[in-house]
Amino acid sequence: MNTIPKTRPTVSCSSCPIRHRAVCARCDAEELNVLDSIKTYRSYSAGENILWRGEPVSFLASVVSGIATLSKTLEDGRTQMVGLLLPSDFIGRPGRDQVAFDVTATTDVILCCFERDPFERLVDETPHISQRLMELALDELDAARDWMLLLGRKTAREKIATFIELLARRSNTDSHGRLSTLPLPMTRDQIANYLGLTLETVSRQFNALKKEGVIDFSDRRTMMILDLPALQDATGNDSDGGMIS
Amino acid sequence: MNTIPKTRPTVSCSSCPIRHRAVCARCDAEELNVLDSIKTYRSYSAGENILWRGEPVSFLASVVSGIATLSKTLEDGRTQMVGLLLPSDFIGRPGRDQVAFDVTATTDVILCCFERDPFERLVDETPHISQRLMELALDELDAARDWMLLLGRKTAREKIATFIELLARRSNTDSHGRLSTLPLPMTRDQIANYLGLTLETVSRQFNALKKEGVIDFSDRRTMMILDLPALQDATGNDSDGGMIS
DNA sequence: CGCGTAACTTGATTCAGATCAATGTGCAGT
DNA sequence: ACTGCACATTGATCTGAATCAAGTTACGCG
Repeated sequence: MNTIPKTRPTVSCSSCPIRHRAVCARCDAEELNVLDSIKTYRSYSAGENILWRGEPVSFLASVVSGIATLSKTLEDGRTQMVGLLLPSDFIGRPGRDQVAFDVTATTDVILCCFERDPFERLVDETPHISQRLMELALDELDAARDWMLLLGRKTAREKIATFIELLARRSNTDSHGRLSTLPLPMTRDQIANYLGLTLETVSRQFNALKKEGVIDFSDRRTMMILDLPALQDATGNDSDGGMIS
Repeated sequence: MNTIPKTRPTVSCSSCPIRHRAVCARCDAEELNVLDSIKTYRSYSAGENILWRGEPVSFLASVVSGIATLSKTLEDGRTQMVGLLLPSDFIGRPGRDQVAFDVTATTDVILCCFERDPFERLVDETPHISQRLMELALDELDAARDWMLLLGRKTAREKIATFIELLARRSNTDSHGRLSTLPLPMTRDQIANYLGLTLETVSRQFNALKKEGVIDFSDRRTMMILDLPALQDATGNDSDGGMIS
């Protein structure tokens, strides 16, 4: 559990899978050289903790692969996830050396870590990097606000449907032949913590949607969407993202 | 309701009440001159809508005085507030001319509005302004995440206690002699939308705390905190923000 | 000054989801 | 192949907050 994360050989920025979406999206060759010189890869295995709330951290990082979660916990153990980190998402912020939540690897995760001091210097000197950082932060803020609507006002069924639809949109991003297979990256318990539910309710709602023929499971961690319109209907979201007729 | 907001004479930046906290916090005299030349004050009265979701907006703005809310609504009318704007908070973001939520004046509000194009030019040329914008965005993100924990996991009582404590911290910021009076800036219904509750539950929880002697009302919109420790206890938050013993 | 309406309180009842409690399933390790 | 454990399902019951339904308060306005 509390093993020291493995450092592993880095891949050159120029052939990095998240090259075009991460904080470095608009860097030129020279800037990539600087990044190459201050970065380290670290890998964490599923379930491992990446950062503890309040602990000082000496690096900032991009997620290269895998999924991590941000979560907050009340004294008595109730926990709520407050963010999901997917490849290209960023951890940490300039000028603050602590995080206000726990960061945990949900699947195996590889991070591209930058030492704080040289990275902050680079940010200060490079407007488009700080712009990109700003865009990433504002996207997270939008996501957080959508999540607040879900947590505060949606029913269990709507929460589950929204979650499945979100996964579908984010995984096989491209060329989806509708019925494609969708791996669930988390346990029922983690999904419950994400949605502000209990694991039993998550299980029941999954099975209700299955009985209705909206989704099906080939395995407890792998589902198929059989009826996408019905699923979207169940999310409680606007029928179609604001088309003007 | 849908009156055109009144334009009103601006105050010079150098004597502005939010001068030291808003986006312009670190501007020098010359930069303030630029801002003075592109800004307009607009005022909105309590209850009035400032921006509609999806509507294109030609300005960005700082709240000078008053309180505004950001809210999202499901088709069937369930609504959830996703942010509270207090003096010095910022509305809008560079590079995006729509907002993803409704913005409403809760009390009378005065905004300091900047035309989009010249403002964005100024941001591009002035690193410390974009830094400040980033800080403001990240503070909002922190607040949004605290709110997610509240919405997803706290009980009605904890929500109400947290809300009162938040108000207390943000109003008489300075020199509070504990028993000071605390004006509620919103109706029960608006508080309910903020906390993911119904207005009846808000009313009941207020009265429960009153019966217990934790708070008292001199008027339905003005309360006193009689027992701050008990109130903090009821929030469900860490006893004391992470003191290391 | 009373009238009307919006804001609020209070009570009775319902219900979605939590909680408590078995039971089932499937993979990791020996 | 068997054991153990973490994960998941399913059922019974409970409960906190929503909903439904009257009242009450109080402020703006003719």
